[in-house]
Amino acid sequence: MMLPLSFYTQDDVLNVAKSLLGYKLCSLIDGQYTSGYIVETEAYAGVDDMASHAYGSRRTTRNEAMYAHGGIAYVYLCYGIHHLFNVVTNVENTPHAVLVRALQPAEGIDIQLARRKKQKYDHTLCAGPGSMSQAMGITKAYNFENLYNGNNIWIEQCYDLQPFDILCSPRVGVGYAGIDALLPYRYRISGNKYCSSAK
DNA sequence: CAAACGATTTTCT
DNA sequence: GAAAATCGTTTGG
Repeated sequence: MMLPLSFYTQDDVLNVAKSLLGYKLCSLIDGQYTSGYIVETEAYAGVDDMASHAYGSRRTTRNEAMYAHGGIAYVYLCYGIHHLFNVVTNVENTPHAVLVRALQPAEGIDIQLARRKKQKYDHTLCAGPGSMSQAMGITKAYNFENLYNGNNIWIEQCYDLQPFDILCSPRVGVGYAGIDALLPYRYRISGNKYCSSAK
């Protein structure tokens, strides 16, 4: 079933990031249904996290969605090329978010291949936040998208995957974040080959 | 208004 | 392993 608002508004963003592993991210975009199991996430813990866009209460047009209440999407363009999909958590004006970094493709794989302009299905189809968004059809047009009562993007609680261990490690690409770059806020399903490559 | 940069990916050597 | 691709956002003059 689709995750309810109460899941997203819970207080601990680290717990949300861990809980999302194994759940199914679904999109119905341009009339095309695709989905995949979430196998890798990163938590961004608001105003005290130097790696977060909201560090020091920084509030701009780009990161405005982080300040909304939990349960909506924060999508922004990175390196001019990649659309990165985040799940906003916690309550209004507490800018916590979870970056979805990789999926194990589930349904609509032919559609995902076409969006990625790939010929063959392999473990890289949804490995990495940019690739994952592209395969699911997610762009920054879906910034502020409602996820708990949404028509285009939503997440379903499910137990389709075998029981798994969670691997914690430092986040990717946040070397500028000083001491906070060392925080183990990246979570992966142990041994899952669909995860993005580590740095 | 100009300049620098980034929560990345792909390709080339 | 190194570097290019590529552009909206942010910052500084």
